[in-house]
Amino acid sequence: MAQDYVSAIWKAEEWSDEHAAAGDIAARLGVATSTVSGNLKKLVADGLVEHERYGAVTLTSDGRAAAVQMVRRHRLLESYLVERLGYGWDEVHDEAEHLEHAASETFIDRIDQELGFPERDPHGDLIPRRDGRVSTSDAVNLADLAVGTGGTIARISDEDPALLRYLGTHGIVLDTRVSVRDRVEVAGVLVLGRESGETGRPLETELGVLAARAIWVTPDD
Amino acid sequence: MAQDYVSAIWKAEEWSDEHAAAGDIAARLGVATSTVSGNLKKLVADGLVEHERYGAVTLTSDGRAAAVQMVRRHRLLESYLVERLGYGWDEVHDEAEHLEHAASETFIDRIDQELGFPERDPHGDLIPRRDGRVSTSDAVNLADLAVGTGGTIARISDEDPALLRYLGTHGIVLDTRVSVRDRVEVAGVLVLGRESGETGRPLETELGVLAARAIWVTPDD
DNA sequence: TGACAATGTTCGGGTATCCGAACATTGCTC
DNA sequence: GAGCAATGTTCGGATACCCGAACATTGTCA
Repeated sequence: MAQDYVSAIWKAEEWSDEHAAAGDIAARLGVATSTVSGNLKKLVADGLVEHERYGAVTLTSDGRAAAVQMVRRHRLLESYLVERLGYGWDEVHDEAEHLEHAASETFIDRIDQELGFPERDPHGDLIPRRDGRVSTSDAVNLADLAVGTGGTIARISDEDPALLRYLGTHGIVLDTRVSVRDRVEVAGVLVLGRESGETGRPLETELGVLAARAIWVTPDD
Repeated sequence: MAQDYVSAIWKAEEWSDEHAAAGDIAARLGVATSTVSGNLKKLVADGLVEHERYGAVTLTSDGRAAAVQMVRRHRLLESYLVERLGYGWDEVHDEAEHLEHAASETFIDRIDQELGFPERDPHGDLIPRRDGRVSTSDAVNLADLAVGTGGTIARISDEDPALLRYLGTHGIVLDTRVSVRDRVEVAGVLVLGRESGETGRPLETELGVLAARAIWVTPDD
């Protein structure tokens, strides 16, 4: 249980500046907020989180370390499933979610080695190292990119398989170069220019803002 | 929980003619017999086992089907760990025990395919097919073999890693040809003749009866 | 600033699993 | 076949989750 909570908190913080709220955690874990409230007490008692009443939930260094290990497990498992067992990038999240609790330290180390110590998972998320170090990314959310600027897709959130499939069929995959040609606020739509790796000619794609929120890009220099 | 119970019952029956007793199940699962007694009620209610008071525990056909699927998972996982992740045959049991609860049907099917639909696991145990069919083996326990007869090692119980290591260092591995040269009852020892696959000259090995009980051989014709 | 919406906590209660101790049954031995 | 050891069951109680409803707090907006 503790592991689910700390990694939910960690993920809530990873791409946001705000502290995790109890409600976020509840939503991520699919439980009632009253359940979260109760369980946070245990986590505080175990020294994994700090929690001010009606306020912010933050990880202690122990909590952070535990979370990072779970994230490492998750991302290595996702990578392995894609690389070695023929899974699609839209199929791996749930499977990894289950396996990450059952796999031993040894298992995780073996698949890490087997994959050649990868740095990114199939969705572009950075894989923490065994010692807990995590690289930082300067990627920004596609929805926040100014019109006229562009970048390379560095990460696509893995949480909605249907969205991943949708993006895949529209040619939005990791490492695609995109630029924001226009933003139609009333329609909630971005107009993207997109270059596939090989061909030179950029294609035009319309993308809903909801989809854009799941995409992070490394801005052009 | 149900899965642990049905597969414990199935395993208890696999190499024995007697019905599983509540105590056996408790020992296999590492819980108190009172716990087993209580949980058997639920399994009966769920239609997975039949249980006569103070008496035999037997699987229903549903229970048997569920058990066979768990055994299949376990043995495929063991095989995969050895074949693809460099585990030793003495290291796989506990890992597989955990993973078998977390892996999806898809995962199991993929590793099955990846391994080319193997028939035996690293300890010689037969792997049930996807549809639930299980081949039968005519192997007999080494401890029951008559002096002067011999056979080929078909199975070594995977439950004690230390014993597996011990046997490995003494050249007792799957498919070794052995013969019983003598049985010293008072010492609880078998004297074995052993032929490694390559060289012709048989070696002599003494083996405790406890070790012999973990070994099954296919008798010579 | 007062009232309401959003959010978080507490409380009572439900389920599943575990255990040990007391009790029941079985079966072996003399 | 009486008695005892081995085995199995029942019972009361602990823990760890989960929930919804009632209550508390915070923050927002007129």
